[in-house]
Amino acid sequence: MVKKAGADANKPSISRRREIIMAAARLFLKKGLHKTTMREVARESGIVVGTLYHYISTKDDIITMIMDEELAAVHEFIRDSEMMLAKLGPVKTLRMTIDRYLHMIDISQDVQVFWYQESGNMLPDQRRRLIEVEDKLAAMYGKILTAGCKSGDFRVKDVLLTAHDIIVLGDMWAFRRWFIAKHCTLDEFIRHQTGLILSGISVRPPEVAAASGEKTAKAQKRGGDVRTDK
Amino acid sequence: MVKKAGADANKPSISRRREIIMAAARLFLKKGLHKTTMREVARESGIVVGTLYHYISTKDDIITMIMDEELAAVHEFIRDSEMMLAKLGPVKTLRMTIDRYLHMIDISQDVQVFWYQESGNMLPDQRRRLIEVEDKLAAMYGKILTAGCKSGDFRVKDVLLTAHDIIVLGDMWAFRRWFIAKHCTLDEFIRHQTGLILSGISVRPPEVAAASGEKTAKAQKRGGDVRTDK
Amino acid sequence: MVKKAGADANKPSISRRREIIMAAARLFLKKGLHKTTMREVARESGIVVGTLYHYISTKDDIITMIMDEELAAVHEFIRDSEMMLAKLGPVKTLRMTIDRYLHMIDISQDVQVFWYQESGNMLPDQRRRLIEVEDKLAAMYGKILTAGCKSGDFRVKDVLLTAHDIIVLGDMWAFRRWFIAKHCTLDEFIRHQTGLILSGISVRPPEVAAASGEKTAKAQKRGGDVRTDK
Amino acid sequence: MVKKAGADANKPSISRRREIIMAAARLFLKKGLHKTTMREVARESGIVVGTLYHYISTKDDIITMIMDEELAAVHEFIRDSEMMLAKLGPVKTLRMTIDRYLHMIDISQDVQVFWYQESGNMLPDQRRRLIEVEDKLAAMYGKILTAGCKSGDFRVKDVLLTAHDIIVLGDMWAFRRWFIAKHCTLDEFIRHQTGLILSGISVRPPEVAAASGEKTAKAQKRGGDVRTDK
DNA sequence: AATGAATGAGAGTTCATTCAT
DNA sequence: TATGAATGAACTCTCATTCAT
Repeated sequence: MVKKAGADANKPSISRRREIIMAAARLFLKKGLHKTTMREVARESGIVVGTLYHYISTKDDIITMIMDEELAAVHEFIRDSEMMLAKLGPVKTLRMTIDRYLHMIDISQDVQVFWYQESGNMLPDQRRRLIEVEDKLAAMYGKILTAGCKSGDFRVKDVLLTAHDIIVLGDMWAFRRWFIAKHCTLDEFIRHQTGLILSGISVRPPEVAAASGEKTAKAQKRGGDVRTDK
Repeated sequence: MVKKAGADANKPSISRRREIIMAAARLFLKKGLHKTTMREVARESGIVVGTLYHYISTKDDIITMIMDEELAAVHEFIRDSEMMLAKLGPVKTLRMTIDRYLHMIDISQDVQVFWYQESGNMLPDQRRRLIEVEDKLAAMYGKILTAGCKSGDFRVKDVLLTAHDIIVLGDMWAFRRWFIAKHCTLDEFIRHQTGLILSGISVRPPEVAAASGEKTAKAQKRGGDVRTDK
Repeated sequence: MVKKAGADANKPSISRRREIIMAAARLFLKKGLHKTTMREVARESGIVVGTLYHYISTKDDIITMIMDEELAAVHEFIRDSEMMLAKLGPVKTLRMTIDRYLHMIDISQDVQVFWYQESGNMLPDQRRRLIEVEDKLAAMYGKILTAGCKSGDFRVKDVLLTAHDIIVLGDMWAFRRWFIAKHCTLDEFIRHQTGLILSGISVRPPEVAAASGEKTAKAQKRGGDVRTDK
Repeated sequence: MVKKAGADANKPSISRRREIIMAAARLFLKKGLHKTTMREVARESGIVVGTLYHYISTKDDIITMIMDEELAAVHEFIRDSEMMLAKLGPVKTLRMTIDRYLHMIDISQDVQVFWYQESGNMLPDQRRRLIEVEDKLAAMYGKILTAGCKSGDFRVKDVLLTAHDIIVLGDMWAFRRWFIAKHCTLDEFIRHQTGLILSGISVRPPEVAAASGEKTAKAQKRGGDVRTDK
């Protein structure tokens, strides 16, 4: 009777639930929250509406469940970065955190956009949770920045605001993908944004270029070499 | 309820239309697109639903009309900045454009958020126009940056991406206002973001500015060195 | 535009509303509350479901409205009886009140049964109102009985309980009509119940027969003359 | 949950059935017929819905089964009373039957109310059976009354209607318990109602009894006169 | 006998839009 | 132009019942 293994036998098969969440997320992202009907969610899940309600209890419930998954991932992300900070120091940690953050966003692009777009249609509770996690994320970036200031690597006047800047410059990858996706690769994007951020906070900027894979700093010294989008 | 007798009494339908658009915009922003009913729009406009449809033809139509107003404003904004660029040069123009952009956003905060949140619920056509104007805005910032590169003031590798960065770092004032509004004033925000951007693109980096809000542009003319973008 | 005359123009045409209430009442009584669908109510009202909701706001709302009508009638009934008591004295008033009560029930038989049967499915508020009016009704009968005791006409130990007895012996006409309707006429029923009640409370019983239209008290003196139902 | 091992272990399905009926009855009474779901019935029975349907075939089926139990009890009650009539005569039998009836109702108050309230939601067949048993009950009371008339103890014009009066005055204990329960005890209620009934049918009226709860039947043997029924 | 996932018709309610007056 | 009643498709969610295991 045990479907997988472990302690998840009380609520009807977890895996089915996951399928529904994924299907719903897919539709929500493609069509928007309220233009997606529960019948569509059911069909996309390969079941009928009656069955659907065996696994979830409300449309809003689905959102909460999608959120649960996401927030768990973000929390883990935060935890990892804080551990990293203790081991590698602020400069390296900031670089790596930005890199990891962008890859995380890249993986769940749609979900990110979903939060941005549908937060207005969510229950107060859900909205609060969303803001909460953003606050924590910013706080984590803030810790890195503060550590960097103490170590003399960074000079940041407004730590929290800068933290939000970093987040937003990352989220762009998701919510401006209509432009960015056509414009550059993820790695190029990461390098560019990291450069912008570090140039804004670094006390000694040289290692910026060196660390970010820049081939020849020289070639770029000429102002003419401006990349124009195709 | 008062009909605003006067000015454009010859074309009352035009002013009526505006009233409706304004009322609708107010509601859309407060309650979201699909949670606002046409009856509510009518009531907020001081008319009944039947009359409402004499002035507009569809709910989507209203959105288009709201958009028309907005886009016109942005287009004017773009035109102004381009004229400014010709007169004042890239550095001054960039600073002023960022400042004006932020004030514009501050005035129409809700509208900005509205576009971000409801773009997913709009007609393809509407979405396309939205993207179009963003592209133009970015192109305008791109012109300033390119001009700055030519003049030797800026060093930017990816002009367009940087342009989008500037826009997004401005839009933050609207879509992260749950954090920023509690955190700093508009002027502080402008100074901070301008500093971040300039430190990322300036050939002679206003190091101090990025970190301290740059009191005097003069003092920064000396910042030791080398800013490598990215 | 005024449909009837008077002060009822704010809410959509009152008369239409009444039609819906009546149609709904008819169906509720025939099929039960929850077996009657709103679509049926609409059809019975000669409109479609969308239109139905112009006039009412909830299924429960209909019940409340049916109740409003009924309770208003009962309250008026109570008021009238109390005025009567002041003018005609307890004995005559009791007789006439019972008579009037039974005629009232006869007119709204179905509604009476409806209250008995569906009170369990009502909102707490509605149930409370129902009990409230029953309490008032009982209090009114209680006043008559008390007055009769003071005047020496009645001898009643438990006034309130007797009041409820009177009410229930009247309501029977509605909720046992599957038997009574086949068994006797309303007038016969009234005479019988009035007799039962008066015999239980009267100090001097003689006028009972005299007043209730009994042809010959004599004829009944023989125990053999028992009416057996067909 | 415990299967009650023992007694009828050979026909466990019978006992299971009973458990289900009892559980269903409990829920139907507490929440109403249509607000009780089969899932709830299953849970209350300690089984799952699939298993439930091994023992019963329909929701309506359960009602029928509850009814079977009830009606059997009433039939036994009727039989007992008829035997009593043969032995003790009409006056004593009537008193005792009323007393026993009230105690029976007191025990199964909820069930009584259930029949009153949900009869409208039952299948025609079920409703017919309900009426049938009421008819039999009335017939039984009728026999007592008729016997009393023959013996010269009672004088009743309309036997059947009076029988129904007696039943209804008893049922009150259940369906008006929102008032009566707060008002008096069961014994007080029985005494009061018995008094009312007897005063309405006795040839030598227990006048005192009706008003005072009749301490001694003896003292009343003299009450002056003439009770005319009706 | 036991399970509980699956079913799908149908419930109440909403709302953009139309149209007769 | 102004009105607001009328429309009906579509929505979310429920539940008695079935059926494969």
